[in-house]
Amino acid sequence: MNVVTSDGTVAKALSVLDQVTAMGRPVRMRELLETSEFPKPTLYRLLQTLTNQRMLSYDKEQQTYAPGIRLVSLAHSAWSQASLAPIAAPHISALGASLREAIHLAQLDNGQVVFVDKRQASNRFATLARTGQVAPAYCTGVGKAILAHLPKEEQAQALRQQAFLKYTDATHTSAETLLRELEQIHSEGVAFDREEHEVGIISIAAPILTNTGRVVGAVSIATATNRHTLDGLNAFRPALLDCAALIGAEAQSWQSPSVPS
Amino acid sequence: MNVVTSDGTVAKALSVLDQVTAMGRPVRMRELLETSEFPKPTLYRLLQTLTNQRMLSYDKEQQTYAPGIRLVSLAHSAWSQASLAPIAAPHISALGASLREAIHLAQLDNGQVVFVDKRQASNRFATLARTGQVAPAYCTGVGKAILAHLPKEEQAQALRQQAFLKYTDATHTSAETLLRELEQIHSEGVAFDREEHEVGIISIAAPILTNTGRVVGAVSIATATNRHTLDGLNAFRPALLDCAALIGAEAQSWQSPSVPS
DNA sequence: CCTGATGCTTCCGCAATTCAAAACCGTCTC
DNA sequence: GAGACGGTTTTGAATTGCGGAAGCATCAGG
Repeated sequence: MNVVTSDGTVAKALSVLDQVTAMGRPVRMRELLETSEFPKPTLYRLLQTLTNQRMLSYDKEQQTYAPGIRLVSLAHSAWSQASLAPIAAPHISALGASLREAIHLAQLDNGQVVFVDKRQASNRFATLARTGQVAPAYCTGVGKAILAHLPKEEQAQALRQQAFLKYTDATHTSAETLLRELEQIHSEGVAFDREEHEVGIISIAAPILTNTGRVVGAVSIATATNRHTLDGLNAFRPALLDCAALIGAEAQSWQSPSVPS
Repeated sequence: MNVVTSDGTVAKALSVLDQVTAMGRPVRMRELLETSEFPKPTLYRLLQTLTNQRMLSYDKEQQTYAPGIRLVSLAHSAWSQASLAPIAAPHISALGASLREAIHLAQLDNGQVVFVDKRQASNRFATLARTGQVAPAYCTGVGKAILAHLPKEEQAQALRQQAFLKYTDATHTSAETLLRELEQIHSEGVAFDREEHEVGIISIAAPILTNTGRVVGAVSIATATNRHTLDGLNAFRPALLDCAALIGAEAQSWQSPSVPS
């Protein structure tokens, strides 16, 4: 998915970084080589460079590469500056506390949804979303809420980035059916996740809009089917919209996604 | 090859990235140019590249650059793979719950301490708000605990990276006095922060050692002088050492700091 | 032991990318 | 409307990154 359009060495290095982090475990060069588009010496050199820069850490014993801690400290500034999280924190805390349900805050990045904060009501199901996790936009409540309120052009671009993998029976598998739902979401103002990403998990999501009408993220209330029905989630709608509006009002000027043409 | 040898475009790009994140707010190119070592067109091109790669986000209105959300998602993998946090989580949770004090988990990166997890007495969950922060090693409990147990060579290298800024009256201001304390810490097994970084904040810290004797991080119990005295912290020593030992036992193989010689 | 297989590392000539001076353009100020 | 200021583009030179091929380690089986 990483379109390595001639953006130079930096792009290549970052693509390797992506590849390593995507593996989800320490990896040897051999494994990377199999899926890499780069020839061996090039890959080797890039790994060297990234390791020198501490973006990767290298285990001398196992000869494996893993993401480096430097990323963790970089993310701290990113999180506190580039994300809605600091602004939204008090509001989603309040919402979570009053409803006793899980609240998620997400933003769009390269067609994917990035969860930038979350509140758990109980620790019963722990494996929902964790800060920094990414998920597809086309089959999550927050994703659809954002997509539905994107300007035409950006929306088209984002739709092109969707993979439309079928996670469950309810997952959208084409841009056409998704687009139809997005229109409905746009007019209604909220989006539902009807077990489209994971069986048993549903959510109601609202977009976060600035006063200029730009969508900068989304909030959702997520729960399990054995706790609530979709109709039941509807009861949360006013509180959710309220919360989203409060956040939007505070998120005055926000970066435009700066899509390179 | 030398250690500080800058390798290539990637290094330059990352240095710009660092500079932007370090500013702590959206910045214009002009501001970066003032402190940058790069001439204008070069800086411009690097910013372009980083923005294309979504490591930076660009606000068209204000013409400002800020860290990009991509960093947040990258950090997620880094945190869950490269850090001790996932392994240590249950143990520091238990420690925090039983003592009702703040627990910090930290690792060393480039001579600095990176907090990879924290537990407040009140809050259960880790968010990026509190993780990812960096602090100097020479004037924090966790930092000194780690430094004291580093192999000779790495220790020397780390000491060379310390700035020895005087934060409080108790701050070490030279490698000599620090080294003396490190020896003591090494034999005693715990380190104290005697208001060396911030007035009113003290802590007791223990290194996390693998079964091979390598130090991979540190845990600390931090508190305020109006809650406890340094002697009072001593009461926590057994529990702290216990916790550190448990974590160390589980942290089997860990990456060596991969210093390119 | 030797030998072949596997995978990491280094060499080195060629070519592409990066570099930065200078010029250009858009906007804001007086 | 002129001047200043900051951002963007152009361009020739040369640094750098590139990657085929060869060189090492390490390990397994003979």
